[in-house]
Amino acid sequence: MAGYPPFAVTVDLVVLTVRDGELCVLLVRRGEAPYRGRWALPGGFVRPDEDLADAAVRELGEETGIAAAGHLEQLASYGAPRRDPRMRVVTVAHLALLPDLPPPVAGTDAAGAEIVRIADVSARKLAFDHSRILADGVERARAKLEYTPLAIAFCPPEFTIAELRAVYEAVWGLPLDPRNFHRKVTGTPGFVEPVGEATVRERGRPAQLFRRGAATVLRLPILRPGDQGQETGRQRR
Amino acid sequence: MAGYPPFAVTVDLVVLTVRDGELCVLLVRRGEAPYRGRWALPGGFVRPDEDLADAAVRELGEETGIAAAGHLEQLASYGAPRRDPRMRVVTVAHLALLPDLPPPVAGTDAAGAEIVRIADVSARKLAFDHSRILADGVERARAKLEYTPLAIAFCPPEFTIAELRAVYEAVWGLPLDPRNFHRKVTGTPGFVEPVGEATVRERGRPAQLFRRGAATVLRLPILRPGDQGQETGRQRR
DNA sequence: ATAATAGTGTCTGTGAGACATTATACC
DNA sequence: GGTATAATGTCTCACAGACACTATTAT
Repeated sequence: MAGYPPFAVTVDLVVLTVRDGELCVLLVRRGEAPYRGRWALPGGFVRPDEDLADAAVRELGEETGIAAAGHLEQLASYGAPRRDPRMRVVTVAHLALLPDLPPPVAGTDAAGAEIVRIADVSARKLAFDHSRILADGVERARAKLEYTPLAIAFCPPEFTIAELRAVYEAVWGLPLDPRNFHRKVTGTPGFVEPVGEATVRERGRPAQLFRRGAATVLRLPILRPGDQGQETGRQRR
Repeated sequence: MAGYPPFAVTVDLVVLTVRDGELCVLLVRRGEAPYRGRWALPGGFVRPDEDLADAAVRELGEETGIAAAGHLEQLASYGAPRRDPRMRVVTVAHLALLPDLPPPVAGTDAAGAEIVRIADVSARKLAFDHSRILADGVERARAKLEYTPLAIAFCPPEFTIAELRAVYEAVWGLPLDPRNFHRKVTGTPGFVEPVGEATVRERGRPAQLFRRGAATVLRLPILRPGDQGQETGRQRR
């Protein structure tokens, strides 16, 4: 056997949220070399006695002051030989979906933290291979909205159907029919549970409040209208 | 910053195939400590100048003599602090789907290699956390058959619809209606492409041969009949 | 002809997309 | 009443499931 080559292992976080109808990601400005001053995904080294998911939660808190609510899952690992100029680093990327956040606080290793619209990220060159990781995270989120109730992770504990629809529209960047959406969501068992209360709003009829249901997957997915696949010739009157 | 704790990084492989109508996995018998003599997933240490996917391909060849055809994708990473008694090891698990294989050859580090039916694996206690990794790989494969044409990875380059259906039935462990399946597969653009030739068989009408199409995802998934989700009350005449 | 496997056709209920109307609040 | 937002209803087509028949080979 070839022995045990030395590696460092990090976790990086794709933290997504919806703000003002736009899908956004949390970025930090690097305070140290390499890529000092560049924007990057939050993350850091895994500690010797720490599991990967625990490291992700810890780094999220340390670098941004966010207590992990919402959803956190492993995304993928990235370990190209020279992705970090210092040494051989394998990073285990995680995907976090959170309700709209208070402005993040720059942590120990970060010179700053900011929530940036996905559409605006391409203007910034992210450090390392973080552009690729971010793209993978966004695609994962978009895909998972189709067949899981994960969009609820972007919402506060109690939410309206219109708010949930706004999440889909923001993540997919597409308008959805409010009536069909309402029928689909309320008609899918386990997707949402009615709270019984209604919102108090400025204008218009108050909306019913819901909380998340017990389902973890959606039989009969919600399909993105203009999906990348071959068009099936469905009617478009 | 806390410095760079030393880790070892390995790749492990969940190699699935369909043999005699049963979903099977490739296991190796460990020839070295720890867990010497126990069955495990094939895998090994990532080399200093090697990307993760490259390591997976290399280990597959080294430990089993299999040249990677078919499909290979990253599954997930596992890094609990004491999952390997020797040292801190993070493993990046990969999922490989292959057509039925010639009997594997035990490689350098393995005392033996064997293709085992998934249903029979629970009788063997696998080394490390490999039972969990295997379960995750099987579930990934089962789920992906629904919304990708990945079942074709289990087939030789040219195959019949009945053979493809046998793959679904083996992986899901469920019978499928041959007529509805044929209609679905041939009616989904990009799923399969007709070769034009027909099989030469012992008995019965010869079957048309197909090869894989260009599609990578299936709009309108093939749903597992008795899925885990909430029943929708669909008619069952 | 018989057996065996391959492939096509029909019926029906459910679900999704397109679209209009009613309901409930505030001004 | 006017305005704004929430929620429900209707129609139609497509697709999936249940099911029966025809087609093509070998014996």
